[in-house]
Amino acid sequence: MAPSLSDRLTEAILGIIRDADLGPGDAIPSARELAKRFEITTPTIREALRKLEATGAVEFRHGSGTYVGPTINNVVLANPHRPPITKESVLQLIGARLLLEPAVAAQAATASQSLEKLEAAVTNALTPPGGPAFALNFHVELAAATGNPVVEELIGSLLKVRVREQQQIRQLYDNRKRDYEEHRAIFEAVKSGDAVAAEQLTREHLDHIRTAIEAAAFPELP
Amino acid sequence: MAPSLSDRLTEAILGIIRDADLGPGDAIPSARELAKRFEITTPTIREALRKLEATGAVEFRHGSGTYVGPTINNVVLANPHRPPITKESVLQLIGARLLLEPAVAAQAATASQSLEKLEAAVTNALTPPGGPAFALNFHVELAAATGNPVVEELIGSLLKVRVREQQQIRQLYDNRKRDYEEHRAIFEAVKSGDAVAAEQLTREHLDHIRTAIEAAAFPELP
DNA sequence: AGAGAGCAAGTGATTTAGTCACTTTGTGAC
DNA sequence: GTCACAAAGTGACTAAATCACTTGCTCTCT
Repeated sequence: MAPSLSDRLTEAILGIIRDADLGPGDAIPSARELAKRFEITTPTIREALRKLEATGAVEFRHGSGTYVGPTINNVVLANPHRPPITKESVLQLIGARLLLEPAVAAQAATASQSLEKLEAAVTNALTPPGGPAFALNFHVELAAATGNPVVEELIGSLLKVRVREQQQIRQLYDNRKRDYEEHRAIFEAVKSGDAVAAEQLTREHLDHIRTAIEAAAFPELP
Repeated sequence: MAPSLSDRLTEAILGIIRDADLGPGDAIPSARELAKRFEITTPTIREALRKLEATGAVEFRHGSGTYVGPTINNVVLANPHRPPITKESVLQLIGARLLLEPAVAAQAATASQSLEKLEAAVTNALTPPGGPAFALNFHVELAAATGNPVVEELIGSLLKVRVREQQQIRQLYDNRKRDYEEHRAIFEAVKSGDAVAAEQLTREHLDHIRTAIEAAAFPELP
């Protein structure tokens, strides 16, 4: 009912970012500077900045400054304060993907998007360069191949949710070779523009993963 | 690289909420109380609470207290700090829905979920009770009928993004009668378990909306 | 000239102490 | 019984500091 409190500040800061046409990685004015500009004190401006930080709109770097975050242009995001994972929630997640991704694959097959990154993601998965979070995820790149950034965000958010327990799932379902082969098959179908095959292969692929998760016992449950 | 800063506080607060098994609407300890408990000062605890507020995990009510928010159990959410809407972004949004919702409708047709709310949403749309945000949205209820809460969240987030410009779109595409008829047709298909028809009808319905938006001139563009 | 150590300025992180504004609740007068 | 009002509890915000970290510069030594 109230107009707002320090929400106006977050809007104002976003306004500054957009007026200056700043993108992810660019620096924004310091907290002291902003406090002076809006004629408020630093704890107040920090509250507004924290709100923006929570959604990835800005990033703090201690001693250096505050910067525009990576997800400032997102329309949808993974809840950073999500509840702890359970077997049920993982199955719900894979269920959602099973509903969504076959259509994504079909769309990708008919879109005339560049497939370079997608192919890189296929081969990348076999030889993970030690990094825990591989920069190129096959399923995200598949979504990107639809040419619709919102779809890419959607899949990315869905995967980000379980980033913490990814290694756990990896242990349960470490059939990396089969993963690779299925990814490659999907890629080939997309490349040749065979939407029906891409859809079907994706459905089977996710179904395999779901079956593996269903069969596995979960380490920690309340 | 750093372990974290006041992120530990947000986690600790979430821990308190979960340990006490609090749900949306329940009150959490006051800022002063929390500050005392963690042996820190109130501005610091407020920063942590603001982060939680940004994602809807908690809610402030001036003079009353702090309460658990509605989206605390979400895995994905609409970006509250999203960029201003453009015609292109609306089309991307409808494109994502066009990819996703036909599969949702098909799934809903085969699921053995209660359809009461869905039917209510159909009839509700014809007679909006003056409220700008109708509690029962047909597309969200359709997603709910799949029985997968993550799918419901996904569609809900996608729709929430343009809540601000909903009335604008309404003006452009105010074919409420056709909307109602198409919704009812989808509902009937779902009810009779005809997945193929439900899928096709949903695709056509969204395609109509997209066509209408494409044809419309957008009021404000940079 | 180049490489390294060390200083200084700028910035985020947090404290301390207090004031103001709002909501709720209970009490007492009517 | 009902209404007005005071009190307690709470969020909202201020003010002025201090500590911790990063960065860039300069100065020195090689």
